[in-house]
Amino acid sequence: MLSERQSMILNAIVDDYIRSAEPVGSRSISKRGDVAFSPATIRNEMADLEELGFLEQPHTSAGRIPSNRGYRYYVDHLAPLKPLKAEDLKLFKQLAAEKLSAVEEVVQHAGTILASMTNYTSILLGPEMFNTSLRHFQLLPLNETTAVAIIVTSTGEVENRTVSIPPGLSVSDMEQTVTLLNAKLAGVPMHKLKARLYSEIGQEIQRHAEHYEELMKLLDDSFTSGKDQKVFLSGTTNMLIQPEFRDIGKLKTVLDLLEETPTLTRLLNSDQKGIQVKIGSENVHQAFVNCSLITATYSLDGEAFGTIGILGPTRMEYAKVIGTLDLLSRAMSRALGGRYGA
Amino acid sequence: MLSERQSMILNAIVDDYIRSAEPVGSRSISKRGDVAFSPATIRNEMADLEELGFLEQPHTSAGRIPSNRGYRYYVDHLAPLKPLKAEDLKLFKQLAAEKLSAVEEVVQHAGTILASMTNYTSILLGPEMFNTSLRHFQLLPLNETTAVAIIVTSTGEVENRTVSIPPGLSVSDMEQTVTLLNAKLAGVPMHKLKARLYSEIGQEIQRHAEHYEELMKLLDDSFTSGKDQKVFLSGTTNMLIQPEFRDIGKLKTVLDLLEETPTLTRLLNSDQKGIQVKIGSENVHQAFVNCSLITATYSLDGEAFGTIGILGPTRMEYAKVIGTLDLLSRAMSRALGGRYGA
DNA sequence: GTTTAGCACTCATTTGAATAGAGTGCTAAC
DNA sequence: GTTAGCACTCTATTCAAATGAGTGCTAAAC
Repeated sequence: MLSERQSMILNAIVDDYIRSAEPVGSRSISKRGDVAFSPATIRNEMADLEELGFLEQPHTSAGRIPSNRGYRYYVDHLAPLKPLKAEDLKLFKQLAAEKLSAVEEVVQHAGTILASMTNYTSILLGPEMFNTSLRHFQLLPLNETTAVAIIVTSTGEVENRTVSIPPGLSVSDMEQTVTLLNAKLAGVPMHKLKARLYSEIGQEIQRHAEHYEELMKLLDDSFTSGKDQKVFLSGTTNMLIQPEFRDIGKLKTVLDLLEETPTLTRLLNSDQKGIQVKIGSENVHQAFVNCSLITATYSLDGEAFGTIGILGPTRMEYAKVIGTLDLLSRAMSRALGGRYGA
Repeated sequence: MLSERQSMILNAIVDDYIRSAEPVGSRSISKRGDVAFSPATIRNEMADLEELGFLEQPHTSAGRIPSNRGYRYYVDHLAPLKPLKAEDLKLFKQLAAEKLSAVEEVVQHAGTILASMTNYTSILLGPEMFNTSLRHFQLLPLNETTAVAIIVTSTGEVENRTVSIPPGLSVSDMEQTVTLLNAKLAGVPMHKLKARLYSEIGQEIQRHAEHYEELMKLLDDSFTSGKDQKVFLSGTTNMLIQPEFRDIGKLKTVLDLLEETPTLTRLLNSDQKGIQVKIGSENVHQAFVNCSLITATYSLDGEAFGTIGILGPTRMEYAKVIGTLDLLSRAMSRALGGRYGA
């Protein structure tokens, strides 16, 4: 689609612009050395590239900046995968070695590393429990009217919620029911719990216990996952130092969105595994028009999946970020996967 | 200490400056109506107030702005406690009525309300478990080497951490131990758990079980509270709209600090109950010299205590914020205290 | 003695014009 | 096909002048 020379020039412009955040002129490219043509020639090519939609010109007498399309071409065809620095690799190894017991700590830590290595904002989603299964269920009465329902998953995650006990329900009924549930539901995938509850357990309970309806209501409540996927942010203030967000208005739009965890969850979740790059207006959300979002997925014992992402200005160090995310997502899967001997 | 008239003038200046963020001149005060003197008279008093350290002058030909000391006097002697707007009161009632089951949800929600009502940044600390007691303890093996330790407190909070099982420890030993612990430790305050473990339970375990040391290590791990007090932030972007943080550098210092949860916990925690106001340099942390931090405490069933706070520029609507925090902290104590009938 | 009008003075901010400089597009020559 | 040269465009910088808000002081009025 683009000639060899056009590619080279586009590459040079994107590279320069990512470094400097200033429109790139024909002269400075000519001087770089890797494109050995005179400014005039380069100017001609630049005019063509602009016509094709890969470049933009802020005003007549300024250099060119890449358009979204230009970045896209750069990412798809040009961006050289930079090998990471040795010190960065060491951080990854540490992460894998640390054997942090709690999953949340691993994710949190990974987010911090990511933000400090890239100088952008990292957004991480805790593991999606969809694929995990039930390990243990328990109801612990606190007083006459309330109890804590505790659910432990096959990956060792613990979820709890407070439920109210229907008046008149006997303790023994409750205990019996819990025993029954553990016998019947252990190993059942989390997303099938409710269905099983109604299809199999229902009748059984009805035979043994009084207060059938109230009890079912209680159990239904218990199995209603209250928590959304947890969101971890790090390096949000890195946005401040980006010249494109000198404008407080734009900055606020983005930072405001970062406070909306449900929206973030939605934006980061995708069924696709692996690395994904969303450039500028490719992002569905209006607030991200000046941003690029790069995401990768990690897995937890091969069952639960989570997402790690980097948000930065469209003028982002794609090569570096993509490389980092790729390695880190693998490192995380390794750190989280090896937790249970097998 | 200050004459009637000086107080009036100081009050007027602080009021005006809080509204406008611009140095206040003698003329504009004279025109306000509540201080019926000519600009010249007011100028004389202002010069005195400056000499006393209550006012500052950015430069010779500008009006005056309050110094930290000026704000302090305003807060201690002048700030009129504004009654809240009816619509705000309604929000509080809603919070109390909602009966959100999880404590975290209540705290989170309160933070959101606080930030949106005040247009500042809210910082909330989840309940400090210091005063709660153990309700239930459980060890749930995940495989041969790891187990989940689950601790439920008297207020219904659930904590869990992953621990490793010492090789060779029999399942029955473990079960026996857990039963013993529940019998002996139920109702013991959380902060005394470890002491009791060593003083009372130790020998008992030594009699019954093998692997004494490993087992004690496991239990010690289980009782080591991993989580810090949880921090909830809301409205951090409200900092952006404050003119004093037009300077990105200052802004970044503050926002960076807001990402450091351990520091925040330290800054907000104090043994004192009730409302506290820290103005400008009264804050220990360097990053907060241009800020004021107002905090209040809430309680959870009278046992656990947490903190809610508002961070804003020193030029802050003290009256409104103090009033709001006072009411909200009560509303939270009510919402969280009434959870268990009795 | 207290208050106030009047006035000279200070200093940050605004305004506008001139200038500099970076970069382009086009034409003609190589 | 490539490049040197040049006129042209447009932003950013600089600098001086004007503006205006506000003060401090003095002397008069109350």
